Amino acid sequence: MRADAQRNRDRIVEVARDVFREQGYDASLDEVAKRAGVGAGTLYRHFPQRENLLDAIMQSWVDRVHDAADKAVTREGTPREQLLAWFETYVGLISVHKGGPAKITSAMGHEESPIRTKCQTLAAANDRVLDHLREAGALRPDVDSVQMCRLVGGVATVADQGELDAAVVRPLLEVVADGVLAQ
Amino acid sequence: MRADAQRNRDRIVEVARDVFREQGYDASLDEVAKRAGVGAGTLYRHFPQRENLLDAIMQSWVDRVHDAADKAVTREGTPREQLLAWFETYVGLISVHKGGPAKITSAMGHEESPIRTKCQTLAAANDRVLDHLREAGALRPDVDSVQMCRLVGGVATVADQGELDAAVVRPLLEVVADGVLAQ
DNA sequence: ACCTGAACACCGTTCAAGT
DNA sequence: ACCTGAACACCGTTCAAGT
Repeated sequence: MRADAQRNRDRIVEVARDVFREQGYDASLDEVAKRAGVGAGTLYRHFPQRENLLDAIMQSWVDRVHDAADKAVTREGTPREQLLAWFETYVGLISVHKGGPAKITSAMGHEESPIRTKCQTLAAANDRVLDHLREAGALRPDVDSVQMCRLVGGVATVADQGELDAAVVRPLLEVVADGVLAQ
Repeated sequence: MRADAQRNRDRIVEVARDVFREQGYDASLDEVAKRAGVGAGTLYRHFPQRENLLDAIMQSWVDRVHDAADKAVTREGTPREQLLAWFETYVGLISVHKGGPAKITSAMGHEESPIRTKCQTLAAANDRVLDHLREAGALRPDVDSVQMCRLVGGVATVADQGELDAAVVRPLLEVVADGVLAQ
């Protein structure tokens, strides 16, 4: 890739991150192009679909996802407390901008999605936490990470779109946690 | 209301129901106006916001919601089976058109929403089922109907946007059910 | 090889003119 | 009192012309 093209690409991603955080995932791409100082065509050349841009934005925090799963696993407390702490972390991870939870969660398990690798990273992180709890015998044997992502992602989506605050979201996550813990 | 105005309103609602079912909640309102044979201004006069139109569309099935809750309560089977059957009914009720689950669920508990009365109807139906199970001692004491609507609505939203089929949705509803049943 | 930005399409929303 | 539909704004997307 030519140097100027690379520089343009980087600026678009950087700016898009800010714009999406300010205005949500449905923000105008024209605005992104303008702020990045490039023509609309340049944005479309690099990112033919909006989801390609989302994928690029998510690139930077992929490492944090692994770290977060590590922390959740080494945390003090009962399995229930560990699981709940992880759920809240997960909700935070996918709720960086408005509209994010819905887009990410609905792409879960879809092989054709431009953000599939990011979804796989999220599922892998969930798997890591679930495996840890499974070893401790605290978990139902029949739950998998994609289900987990859909359940917690569903709660995150509702929280995002209904603008619920953490105190209201917490009991919803508790229900999900109790549903997947060994009874 | 003048007779021709009433007739126009009725036609708009009738047409919108079809268009939303075909194309989802984000369908063009211009299309609705055209099919209804009215000018765009007429549509906006009757329904200043898109949600006002959704409210009008939902009017017709409010009775069905009560009936569905009645049926769920008198159904044969264990509390878990009753609850699951109700969840599936509920998901079906709010998933009449694409984009519906998200809109309805995120309006839950919002006093200012144009569809608040419909949300209250849904919450009341949920309450009916929950009360029945509570009497049987099958339910955790601390769950309420709005939480229920948000949890099951979250699953319905993910299913709607991720185009999941019933076989994939079922285990998600089971987790929610197990989370709210007495353990 | 890449970029620009005008051009087109589509849709939401308003409002002056009409009945 | 209500309706029409042209007009405007905004945004996504493409592509001919330029470097």
